[in-house]
Amino acid sequence: MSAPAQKPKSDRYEEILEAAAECFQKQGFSATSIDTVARHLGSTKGRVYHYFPSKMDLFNAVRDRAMEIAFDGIRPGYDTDADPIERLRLMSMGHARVMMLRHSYMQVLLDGLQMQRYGATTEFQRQAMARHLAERNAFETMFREVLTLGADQGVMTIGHMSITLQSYLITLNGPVFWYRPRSDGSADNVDAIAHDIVRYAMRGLGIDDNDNTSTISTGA
Amino acid sequence: MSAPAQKPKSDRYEEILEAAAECFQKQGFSATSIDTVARHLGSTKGRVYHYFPSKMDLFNAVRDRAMEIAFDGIRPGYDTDADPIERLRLMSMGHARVMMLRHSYMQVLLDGLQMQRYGATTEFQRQAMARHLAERNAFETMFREVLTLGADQGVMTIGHMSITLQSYLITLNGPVFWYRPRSDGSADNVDAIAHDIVRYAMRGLGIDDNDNTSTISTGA
DNA sequence: TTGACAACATACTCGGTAGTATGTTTGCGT
DNA sequence: ACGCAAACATACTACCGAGTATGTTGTCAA
Repeated sequence: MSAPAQKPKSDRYEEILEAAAECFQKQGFSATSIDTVARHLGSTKGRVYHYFPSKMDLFNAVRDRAMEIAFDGIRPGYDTDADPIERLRLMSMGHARVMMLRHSYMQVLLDGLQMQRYGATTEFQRQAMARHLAERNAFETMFREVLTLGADQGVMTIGHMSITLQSYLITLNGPVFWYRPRSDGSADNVDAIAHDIVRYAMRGLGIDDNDNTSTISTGA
Repeated sequence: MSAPAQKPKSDRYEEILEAAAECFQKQGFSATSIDTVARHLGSTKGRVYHYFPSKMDLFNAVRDRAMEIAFDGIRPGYDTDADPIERLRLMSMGHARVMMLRHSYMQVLLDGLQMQRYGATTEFQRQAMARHLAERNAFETMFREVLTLGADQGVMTIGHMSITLQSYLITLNGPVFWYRPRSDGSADNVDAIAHDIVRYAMRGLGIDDNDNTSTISTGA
């Protein structure tokens, strides 16, 4: 009999992951206790520890999931058969959208990068960190490729690649720091904001569309 | 008799502030213990608690100092009697430089903004947070003013002011996330990096100098 | 029916940490 | 010389939080 193997590990697993993402996002790693996550689930520690052997493993799982989400956001654009500018635009829009729509996961992702700070204690943890840095690098490389293509074709102005790439990415990541999800999950505004951000970011590369309008609705 | 009132509160105070900034930067607020700061000073908790009544007060002091440093970085440019573009360039260069040269304080500053997350527990703490947000707002307003001037004069292209401002500032703040201070405190490279960042950021506003060179020395 | 296991909840241990209470030294005014 | 207070260090308390050990309930197969 074929088990319902569609769910990655069962819905419970997903529930905990989601709750953990929100807690880590709101309070950071250190300030978040397993009890906090459990309370957020309306349960107790037992349930969390039944699925995750340690707090660090839980965090790593959230981080890994966040990385998947980030990749999923840019891959359609990356795989598009188009010129570098259009590919970059699609990738950037996808990323900016994800930054807002999956806000919790994305903030945890950025926190996780800074978490070299917490010092990789165990050997296993060092491996997890190394793997994560490799993924982060792969993510950046996808953008770097398209930027290099654009520079070679003379359609993008890039000074120092490393600095420009970092500046470009941090601009797309910007919403993580100031965007707060709407109570009504309206995606329209998200698209408008993403559009503005991508336009600004791409102008930094010397790419300028003539669409100077902004469709952001300033609520009340 | 006039006491040596030059030192803000005595050198000891400054030492602790500096050590705390480095610890908070490396490990974040929650993961940093008072004992950690004390060990970093080669002393014990007693010394820290002699100058700061609580961990939160210590953090607030670091945060306030960081805010001062940030203001000092942009004020010369802001006060310059020049056109908006030149003022913005000076402000931006000053800010980008500070982001690298005072790396610890600046990272704590950004962490502190996200610290609404930790929930303002006491009434006093809520006031400190409110005051800090007001200062942050004043800081942003200095940039907003110059951007508005530039837009009015038609020398800057700004879509949605709020989004553009946030994108512009986060670009300048970028180094906080990837810059690591050199062992030799060489400032030359810092200037070159800042120059590249500011060029990218200002291009996003439609301001383009024709200086397409990058003088960053890629070590080894 | 029963045994066995998954899916938790409950009750603990134990190390770390904020904050406090209490020494101890040093310098300085008188 | 003496008192005294600043500037710490030391010792302690109280609590919280990660991890563990054990109990409880439902389900399902034989």
